[in-house]
Amino acid sequence: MQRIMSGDPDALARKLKGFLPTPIEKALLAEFSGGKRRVGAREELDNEKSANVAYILHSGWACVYKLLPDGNRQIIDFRLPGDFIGLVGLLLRKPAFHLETMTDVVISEVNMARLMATIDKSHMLVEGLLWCLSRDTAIMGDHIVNLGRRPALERTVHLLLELGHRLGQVGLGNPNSYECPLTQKDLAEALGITNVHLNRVLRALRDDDLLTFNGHTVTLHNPQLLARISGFDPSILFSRTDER
Amino acid sequence: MQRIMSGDPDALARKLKGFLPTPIEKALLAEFSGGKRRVGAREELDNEKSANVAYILHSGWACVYKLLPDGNRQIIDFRLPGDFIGLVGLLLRKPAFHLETMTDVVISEVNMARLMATIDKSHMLVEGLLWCLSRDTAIMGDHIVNLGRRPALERTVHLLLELGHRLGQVGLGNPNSYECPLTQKDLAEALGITNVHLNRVLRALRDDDLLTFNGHTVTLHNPQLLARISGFDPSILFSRTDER
DNA sequence: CGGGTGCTTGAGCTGTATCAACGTCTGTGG
DNA sequence: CCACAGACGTTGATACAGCTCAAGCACCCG
Repeated sequence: MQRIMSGDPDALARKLKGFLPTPIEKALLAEFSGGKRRVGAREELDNEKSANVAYILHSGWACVYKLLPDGNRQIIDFRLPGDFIGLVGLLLRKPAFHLETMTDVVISEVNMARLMATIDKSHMLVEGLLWCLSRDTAIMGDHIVNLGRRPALERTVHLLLELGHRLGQVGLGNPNSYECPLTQKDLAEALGITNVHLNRVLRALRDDDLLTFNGHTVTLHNPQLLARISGFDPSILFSRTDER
Repeated sequence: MQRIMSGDPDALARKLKGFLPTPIEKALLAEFSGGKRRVGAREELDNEKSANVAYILHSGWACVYKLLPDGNRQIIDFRLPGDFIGLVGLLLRKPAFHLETMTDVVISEVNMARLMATIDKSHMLVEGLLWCLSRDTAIMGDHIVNLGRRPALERTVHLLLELGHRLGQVGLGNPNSYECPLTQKDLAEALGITNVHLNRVLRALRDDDLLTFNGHTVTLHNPQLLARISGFDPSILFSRTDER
């Protein structure tokens, strides 16, 4: 499976299809997504520049994180194909979070002028952009609930279900199995637990035949039960026009 | 101190002043904020409607939360005068979070048509709205770091510093002391700990002469030390045009 | 073949939860 | 004006989830 970094040829358009009623919007978005380039795995997306530029992630995985004085890091969100990266920093005009690729990726750049020029041309694209921002915020709300109120096992399951649904939405993987380039350390940094403890959690899940995470592939053996255990609700991930 | 619920007569305009270069924008925003009404303390902001309407909070406190199957709740963010409430639900067109007032409040309603009509008239207001959304997202990022990586004491301090700065920004309270209508239970629900444990944390802070929280007033006795302890950085709260 | 990176397991410790009781304040009705 | 109820805050005792430190294992790549 060397296709981890491949993605929908136009994942963002797919995600926003409800906001692209006419060929005009489609063309605007296509132009907006132009200028693609590759970046290698495990590279910082330039932090100095990030106050002036954001990215559209076309393929591959990235993450948004913060560093603590003691060197620990908290991953705030993983970014998947079709997601914006660093929009918050661009709109605040100061770097808000650190950004790093997890795999080789294909991205294109967005600056403020280009963003405003594009959304200026279409009401629907303004709404699409606002929808993207809001969805990211809703996802972060879920992460807050996850960290604040769920024990490690439920927390782990919840995040892995979320990632599966988000990937499915852009045509990568299916609900029960998907490619996942994360190490246990990465996952633990997102879950607010240690990699040692995550390892034990994963073993428990494997022993109970609920879920396996082998380093490249996540397989859900009993999605309904897992959803119930973790209280996962995919509805906020989808726009009202998505088929489900 | 009966003035907990009072606020800057126009907290939102104050927050967005960098985005209001001409009287035209000021007038648009003023019109946009019209139709104020009161709502009592500890009331749910109608959840059914929240897919179609958001609010501007003019005075008082509110909170955004999620409920878990076991009845526990996680408070995701407190909303202070000048903040939007429920924007995410409006833009996603489905209720994303529960909303509740903590005190008597004054709010005005915003619907999608009104929002789009207003931002249609001014580039700067689009940017202001995007800035508000991004700032809320940045705050939630801080909460994720707080919950994921900081022990209870640092976590508590961090949140109380954040609230102080946000209140100061709209003219309520000063950096070292502010009115706070929260119960220990409320705070604990935001911090992802139990009220019993929060109580012990608060006593430790009081015993060490760092901070007091008496149920109505938060007093920071050593703000610099507290900021260092908790790793608090206020910079993302402010727009580039704010005086600091 | 060797070294690195990530995974796995164990032993002991600690921060936070749970459960339970008691104290304190405030508003209300007799 | 007092008595009471209810909400909120405080404290103690005990349990356990998750952490730390440490060692060993397995795979991959040069």
